Amino acid sequence: MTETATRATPRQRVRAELIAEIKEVARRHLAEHGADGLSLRAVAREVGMVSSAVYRYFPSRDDLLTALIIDAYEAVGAAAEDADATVRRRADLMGRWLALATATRAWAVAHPQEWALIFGSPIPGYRAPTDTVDPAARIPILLLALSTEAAERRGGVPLPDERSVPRAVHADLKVLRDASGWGLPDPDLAHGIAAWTSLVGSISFELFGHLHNVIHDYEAFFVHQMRAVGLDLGLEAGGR
Amino acid sequence: MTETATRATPRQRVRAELIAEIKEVARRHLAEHGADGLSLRAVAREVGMVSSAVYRYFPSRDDLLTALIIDAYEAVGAAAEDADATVRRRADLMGRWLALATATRAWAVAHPQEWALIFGSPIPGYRAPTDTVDPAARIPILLLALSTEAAERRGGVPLPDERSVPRAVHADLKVLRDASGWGLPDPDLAHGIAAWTSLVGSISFELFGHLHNVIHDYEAFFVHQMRAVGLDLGLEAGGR
DNA sequence: TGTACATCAGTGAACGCGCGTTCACTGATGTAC
DNA sequence: TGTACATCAGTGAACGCGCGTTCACTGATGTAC
Repeated sequence: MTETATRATPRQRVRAELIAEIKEVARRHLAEHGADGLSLRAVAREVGMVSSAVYRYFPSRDDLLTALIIDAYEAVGAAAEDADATVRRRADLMGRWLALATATRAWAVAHPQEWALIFGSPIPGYRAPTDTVDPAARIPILLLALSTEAAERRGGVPLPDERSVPRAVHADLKVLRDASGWGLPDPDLAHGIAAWTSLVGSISFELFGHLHNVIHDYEAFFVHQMRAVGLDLGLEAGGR
Repeated sequence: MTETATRATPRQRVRAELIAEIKEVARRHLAEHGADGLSLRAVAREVGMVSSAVYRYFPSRDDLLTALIIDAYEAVGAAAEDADATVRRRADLMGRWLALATATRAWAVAHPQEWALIFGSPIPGYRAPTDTVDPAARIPILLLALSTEAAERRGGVPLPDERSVPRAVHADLKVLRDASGWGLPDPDLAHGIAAWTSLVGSISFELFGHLHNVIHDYEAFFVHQMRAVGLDLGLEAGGR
C-alpha cells in the first residue's frame, strides 16, 4: 500500500528522469524535423549517450513514437479539460465549449508537430497500439459531457434534426450510446461527433496551411466558427 | 499558332510519356510508403533506368513531389467538378453539393496517400511552390459558385447569422469578396469556408482513423454530416 | 556490517542498408547548311 | 539528299551521409545472506 513514488529506488528515479529527458529531446527533434525525421541516433547523441544505450529505455523507435503520441494526447486533453474546468459559470455551456476549443487550438499552435503526430497523416508502417485509445478519448468525452448537460437542461428533448438519421448511422450511434452510458439521443450524438470533427478539422486546416492568404486573424476566425458549431450543439439557451 | 500537341516531335512525345510513367510509378510508391518513403532511386529502378537518369526529367526529388501534389489537386478537383456537372437538375443545389462532396470523398478513399499529400500533415522541409495554388482552388471555387447561386435565389438576402462577424474576420472576408468578384456577403462567405473545412475535415477524420470503432458505415455518416453542412450553407429552399 | 553475486546502464564496434545528387562519359537522335 | 555538328537521353561510378538494430563487453549499483 506504500506509494509507488515513495517506494522508488534511486535507480528507478534516475531511470524515470532519463526516460523523460529522452522524450523531451525527441519532442524537440519532432518539432524540427517531423515524425519521419525523428532519429534514435540523433536523440541519443543529444542526450549524450551512445545510440545503442537508448534501447535500455525504448525497445525500438516505434515505441518512442508511441510514447510521444500518448503524451501528446494527454497534453492536449489536459489543456482542454483545464480550460473547461476554469470556467466559473458552469451553466455557461457555450463559454465552456469556446474555452476548451480555444485551449485546444492554442496547444496545437504551440505544438504543431505533435498535433500533426496525432491528428495528421498516419505514419506509414506504424500501427498505434491500444494504449493510445484512452488518452485519445479525453476531449471527445468532454464534448459528450457538455452535450449531456445541454440535453438535460432541455429536459431530454433531442436537438432539432431536420433529417431523419439513416438506419446505418442509427446503428452506430446506438452502440456508442450504450457503450458510453450517457443516454444521448441520435441527433445529439451526431452533432457531438460533428463538433469534434469540426474542432480538429478547423485547427488542422489552419495549421496545415489551407487558410494561408485567405484568413489572417486565425484565432478570431476560429472562435467565430466554433461559436457556430456550439450553436448547432445546442449549447446556448436563448438567442444572442 | 499551331497546336503544341501536333507540333510535338517524336522525342518530345517520348519525353512526355516517360514523365507520365515516372509519375505513375511514383504515385504507386507513394500509396505504399507515404511521402517520406518516396525514393527517387526506387522509382528509377522500377521504371528501368539508372537513378541519375531521372534527373533528366525532374531536377530534384522535391520537384517530383510537387508534380504529384499538383496532379492530386487537379484529380480531386476534376472529380468534384464532374460530379457537380453531372447533376441534371441544376436548381437542386443540395443535390449538387452532396454529389460533389461524395465524389471528393470517393476520390480520397481511392487515393488515401495522395489525399494525405495535399490535405495531411505538411512535409517538413518542403515548401509548396505557387504552381499549386490554382489547382488547390478548384473545389473552393466550386463551393463559392454554389453559395452564389443560393444567394441569388434568396434575392441577395444574406444567410441568417446569429452572431455578428468580428471586425478582424470581416476584414479578411472583404478581401476575399473583392478578390473573388462574387459579391457574397460575410455570413455566406464564412459558411462557405466552414463548408470547405468540414468537407476536408470529415474526410480526413475518417481516413486518418479517428472514427475507427465509432462509425462503421462511413459513407452513410458522411452524407448525413454533409447534408447538415449543406443546410447551413442555405442550399435547400424549403424544409424537406 | 561485510562479502559474493546478480542485475542493470552504458560502451563501442559492426552489420547491412538506402538515400539524393554530381559528374564525366557514350551513343543515339535531331538540325542546319 | 548528304554531311557536320549540336543537342539530348541514359550510364555507371562515386561522394558523403545517416539510419535502426545487434552484440559482446566493462563497470557500477543494488540485493541476499
